[in-house]
Amino acid sequence: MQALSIRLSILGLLMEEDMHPYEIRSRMKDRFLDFQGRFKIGSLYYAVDQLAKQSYIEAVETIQSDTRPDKTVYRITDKGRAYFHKLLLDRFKEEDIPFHPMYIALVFAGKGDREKIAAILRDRVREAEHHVNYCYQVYCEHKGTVPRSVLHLMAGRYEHAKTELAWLVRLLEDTEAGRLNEVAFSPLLDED
Amino acid sequence: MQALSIRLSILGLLMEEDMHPYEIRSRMKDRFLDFQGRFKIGSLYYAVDQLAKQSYIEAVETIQSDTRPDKTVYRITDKGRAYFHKLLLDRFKEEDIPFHPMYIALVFAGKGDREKIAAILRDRVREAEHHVNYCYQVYCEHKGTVPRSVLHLMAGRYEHAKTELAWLVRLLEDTEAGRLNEVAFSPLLDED
DNA sequence: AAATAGGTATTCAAATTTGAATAGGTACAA
DNA sequence: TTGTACCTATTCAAATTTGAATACCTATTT
Repeated sequence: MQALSIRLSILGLLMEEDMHPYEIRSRMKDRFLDFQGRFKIGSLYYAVDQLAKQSYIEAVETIQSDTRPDKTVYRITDKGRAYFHKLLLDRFKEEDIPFHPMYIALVFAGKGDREKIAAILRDRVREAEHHVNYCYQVYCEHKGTVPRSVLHLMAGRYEHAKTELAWLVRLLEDTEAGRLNEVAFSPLLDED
Repeated sequence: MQALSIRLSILGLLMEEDMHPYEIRSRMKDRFLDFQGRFKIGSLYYAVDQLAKQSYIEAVETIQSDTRPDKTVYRITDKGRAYFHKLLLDRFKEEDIPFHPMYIALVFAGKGDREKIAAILRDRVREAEHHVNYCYQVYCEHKGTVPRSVLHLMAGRYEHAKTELAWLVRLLEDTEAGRLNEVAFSPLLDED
């Protein structure tokens, strides 16, 4: 359930202050809880409704306005606080199974047009380079101002971005050399 | 849409041979299209129905048996073959946005119990070590027998597993040392 | 011989996610 | 001042995913 991550985010933010869903959303952006718009706003409203139905949070106030939609402010309950602690440990337990969207494509790469694939990969390498720089910059900008746990998050993103870039570069080389369909082995990893 | 990856897998396999959904599923397992059961079988049947409705594939035969459920065998159409090529390039274009389930937890780590988190992380480090070994083994077992594009896939999994392990080890060290909530900076990356 | 686990094959209700629609506000440039 | 782009705030139908149910077969263990 991706839902559990949204739930944890909502409860974590409501532990700090009562809020309405739209504000939760904007706090999520500030607090590195919503990388690249991973959560759609609709899912957030859905998750808030579910949490309220199950009494992990409760509506405390409805702010009315003639010019804007009503806002419903929520507060976390004691039951919600206990649930937060359970979800927090659950997230630490959950295995990360990274699954690159390209892995599926690679299985069928032999059926595709070698030149078109190479052209796309050149763009991807360029993007990956930018992404590495971006992650490093985020890390640098925040060191000394965020808790170390959050810095680990940023360092992790940077390291993974570097790994991704190195992988893409090797893949592009082989694609350009027309080696993607060869079965005969020649070293690909340093370890060989 | 995660759906596009299932669709590409189904079409790719049907390009090679006519099949019924259950067999597509088992071929997916052999062909590295279904890492750690990422796709649930229900999603596969749904995707097959959709592809059929949109004439990318068509039912060619229903095999009846008194002892087992009927099997519907599907075949890819010309429209489906064109769609396959589009999806293939789309997969190469799609950005990989790895999002570790733990990233959310790290943001709220300060609210959790340091000892419980450390205990979980020790398990995660052990699992990650096994995962690195496993990925390396899969790579070694297949080099020389699978197309190089598939070997890249395996090499990528191995490299990311190593990155993950190194990250977890550093995170565990800081957790055990009680440094997770410190804001003052001390080097975390080699680059510093 | 009976129990247990696992493979074959599909279906369906319920939970969740997405994508677009709604509707006014504000800020800036042309 | 008119366009345009983005911010505030929520809702909802439609698409997708999940999880469990069904039902029978085969192989292995007790």
